[in-house]
Amino acid sequence: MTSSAEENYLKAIYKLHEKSGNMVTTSALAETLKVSAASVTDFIKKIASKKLVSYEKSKGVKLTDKGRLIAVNIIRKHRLWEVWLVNKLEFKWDEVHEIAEQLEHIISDDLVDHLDKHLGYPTADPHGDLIPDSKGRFAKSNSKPLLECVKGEKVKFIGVADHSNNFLQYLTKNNLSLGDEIMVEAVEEFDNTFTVRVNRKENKIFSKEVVKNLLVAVV
Amino acid sequence: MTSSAEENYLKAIYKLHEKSGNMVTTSALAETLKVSAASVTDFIKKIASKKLVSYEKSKGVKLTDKGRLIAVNIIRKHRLWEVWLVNKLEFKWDEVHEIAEQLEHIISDDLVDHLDKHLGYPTADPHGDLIPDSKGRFAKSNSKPLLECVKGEKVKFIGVADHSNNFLQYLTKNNLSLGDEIMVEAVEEFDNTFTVRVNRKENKIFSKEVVKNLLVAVV
DNA sequence: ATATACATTTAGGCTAACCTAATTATACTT
DNA sequence: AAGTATAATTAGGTTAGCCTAAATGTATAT
Repeated sequence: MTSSAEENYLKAIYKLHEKSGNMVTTSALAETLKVSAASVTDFIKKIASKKLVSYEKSKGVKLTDKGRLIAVNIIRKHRLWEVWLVNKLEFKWDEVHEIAEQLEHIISDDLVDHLDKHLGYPTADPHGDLIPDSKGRFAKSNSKPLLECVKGEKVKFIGVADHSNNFLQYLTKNNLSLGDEIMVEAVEEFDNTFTVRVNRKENKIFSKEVVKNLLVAVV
Repeated sequence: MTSSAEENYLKAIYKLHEKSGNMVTTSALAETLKVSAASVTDFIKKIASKKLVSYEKSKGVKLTDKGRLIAVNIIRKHRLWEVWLVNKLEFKWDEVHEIAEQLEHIISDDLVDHLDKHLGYPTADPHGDLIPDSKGRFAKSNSKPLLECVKGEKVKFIGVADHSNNFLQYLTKNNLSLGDEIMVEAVEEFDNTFTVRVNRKENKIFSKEVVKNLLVAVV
């Protein structure tokens, strides 16, 4: 009933809405899905008639509850597969996205259940993104960008806002991993360069661009 | 370049050829792929023009080396995934086929390599079918149907010829698993009913229909 | 309020993989 | 060798998901 194309549209709408909080525009969808705006208009009409989105012509789309459930389920599967790829198959965190994009479309509720159990019911993927439960519910998260922390704050690195391979590889190269403890030693007022102490050992210096994308939780 | 449809056609041609030894007919393909004969003729022309099969009009098709390599690679992936489903995810051997039919089309050589390693480089799937290596080579097998064994022969149960859920469930119900040692106690001449001793413990009685589909190796 | 820019939709087409119905080829029987 | 049954192919059509080009809507600046 639900094709891969449909799942990808719903997932894209979900993520774009999450980012902006607004209705999702045709052009934004065309951009993220790498198809023409005309194709998006076409497709939107189809999924609107299936009550997966509500559509206001020339204004944009919003997911219905039905559409959101499908989208979140795809996200759940994507993140579980990423956990598997990293924890069981020993892939690096910057190598798993494309493979998970394929695996997320495998259809079998049984498989998802067995996989979830095999992985020990993980609550976050290798990038710190929360994994919704099978009913589509997310745990509450109290993360914030390291940029918002002040001198003297002690926090834990629990996720990334930028998922690009470039950023992930930068962090790997600089030996920063999820779970590390970060203590803010100094913040340069002029350009927001942060000096932090990692795991009570070495000091490291990160630019504003970096600390903006490091998500942390107060310990 | 290679679509799922193409992979399924090549795999079907491979398996039908394996079974009959002859050119594969349009009708046999239509039957196994559950599409019309006209669709098969269409598709065959397409893959023939890509040199994946050699096609003699109205006679049938044969895989080229190029086509065979793709087919065997799909079979390799299918069987590796089945091993994973049974050994790591605790599925039963009669529950994995449909899921593996989807997983076999995931495209990533890296994934196959990692999976193979994760599974400890298995040489056979949960039904005893051999897993070809990444170059498409199969190990030599010296299995034969239990039906061909004579009284007094001691063999090991290493595979099934019939992969139907019915047969697999029959074996499960009768507590016969791959690796079991089978000693032929008696063969009823009239109807080929076999009386065998399993693992030097209980005696079991199997009909001709069953022993025909039990593949064994001399120990 | 109108011009300009940009976003969106409509119209018309394409390709992959299927279909049915009609036609042609092959094989089997007598 | 001809007739009949079966298999295979051809012709023409459908659907999903995409495209480009043209037309229409919306927003912004003057």
